[in-house]
Amino acid sequence: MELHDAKEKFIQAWGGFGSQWGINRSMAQVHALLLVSAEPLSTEDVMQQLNISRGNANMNLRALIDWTLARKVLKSGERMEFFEAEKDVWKVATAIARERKKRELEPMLLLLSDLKRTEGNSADAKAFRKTTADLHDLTSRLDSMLERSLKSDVQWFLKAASTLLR
Amino acid sequence: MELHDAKEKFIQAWGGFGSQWGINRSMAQVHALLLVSAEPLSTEDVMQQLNISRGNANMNLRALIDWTLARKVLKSGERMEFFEAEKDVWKVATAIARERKKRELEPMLLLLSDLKRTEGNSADAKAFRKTTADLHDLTSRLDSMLERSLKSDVQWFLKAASTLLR
DNA sequence: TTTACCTTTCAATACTATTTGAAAGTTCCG
DNA sequence: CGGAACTTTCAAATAGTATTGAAAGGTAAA
Repeated sequence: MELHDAKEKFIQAWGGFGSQWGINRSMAQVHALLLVSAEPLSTEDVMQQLNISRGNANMNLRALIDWTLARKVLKSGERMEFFEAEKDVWKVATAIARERKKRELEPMLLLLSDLKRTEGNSADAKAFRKTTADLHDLTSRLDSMLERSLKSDVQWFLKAASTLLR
Repeated sequence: MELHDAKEKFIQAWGGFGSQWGINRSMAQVHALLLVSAEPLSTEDVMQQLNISRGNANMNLRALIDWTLARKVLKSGERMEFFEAEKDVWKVATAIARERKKRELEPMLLLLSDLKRTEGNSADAKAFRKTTADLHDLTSRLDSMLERSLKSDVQWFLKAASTLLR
C-alpha cells in the first residue's frame, strides 16, 4: 500500500474508533493525523489535510493538549504554533486510560457507594443493595487496578499480566 | 435514600454512562431497570417505567439479549414474554468486555497488521511503520490479555492482578 | 378459520452532537 | 500607538442518532 493512502486509511479508521469510544470523530482524526506526521503541524495544516474548519481544528487541538495526547511546539523564527502528538504508544494508552477513569469510573464509584446504603427491609430493597454493592466492588477493583498501573507503568503491567494469564 | 428514588437515580446514571460508552441511552436504561428489578418485567412494564415507546423497548430488549445481558423468561400460564437481567456482575463485565473486544479491538488489530507493512524508504514511511507497529503490539497485548481473562474468569483475573500490583 | 393478543418493523419525527465561519480577542513588531 | 498575524469563541447551521407509533407479522386458543 502506498504511504499516502495508508495514512488516509489510518486517519479514517482512528476517527471511527474514536466515535465508538465516546471521543469525537474530529478529535480522533486530528490525533491520528499528528500521530502519523513526522513533523509538527500548524492549525492551517490540520485544516487542509482533514478538510475541517479553523474553529474545529483549534478546538480539537486544544482538547488533545488537555488529554496530554499532543503538545505545542514553537519553531524559532516562526510566530505560528505547531503541534505534535505523543508518539510513545504506552504513554498514549496511559493518557487515555487516565482520562476515561476520571470521566467514567470515578463518578460511578461515588454514585454506587451512595446507593448501596439505600434503606429498607423489603426483598426488593435487599436485592437492590446487593446489586449496587456488587457493582461497587467490581468498579472499585477496576479502579484501583488502573490507578496502580497508571502510577507505575502500563507497559510493565501488561507484560506481567500476560505472563500471569499464560 | 428511599428505594424508589435510588432506583431512579441508578437508572438515570447508568443511562448517562451508557452514552459516554457508545451504548445507547435507552439500552443502558432498560438494562439498569432490569438490574434493579427483583422480578422479570414485561415489555409493557419497561415501557411504563421508563416512559418509552413500544418499539424502543422492544428493540433494546433484543439488543440486551444479543449482548447476553438479559434473558427471556416465560411464566407458565402467561402468554406474554418477560425479561430479566444477568445479575452476576462478573458475568456482566465479561459480556461487555467480550462485545467491545469484538467491535473495537479486533477490527483495529486487522487494520494495524495491514498498515504496518506499508512500503517505502522515506523517513516518513519509516516513522509511519514504527507508529503502526507499536500500536499493533500494544493492541495485540491487550487483546490476548482480554481473551485469556474472558476464557478463564474475570473475577479471578482482577483479584490476581490487584495482588500483582500491590 | 377466525379472533385476540403480542411482537417486530420502519418511515417519519424529534433530539443531540458536531461543525462552521465570521467576529472578537490576543500578541508581537515596527 | 497601529496594525498584521494568529488564536479563540460562540451562535447558527448541519449532520448524525435515537425514538415514536401505527401498521404488519406471528401465534395460540377457540
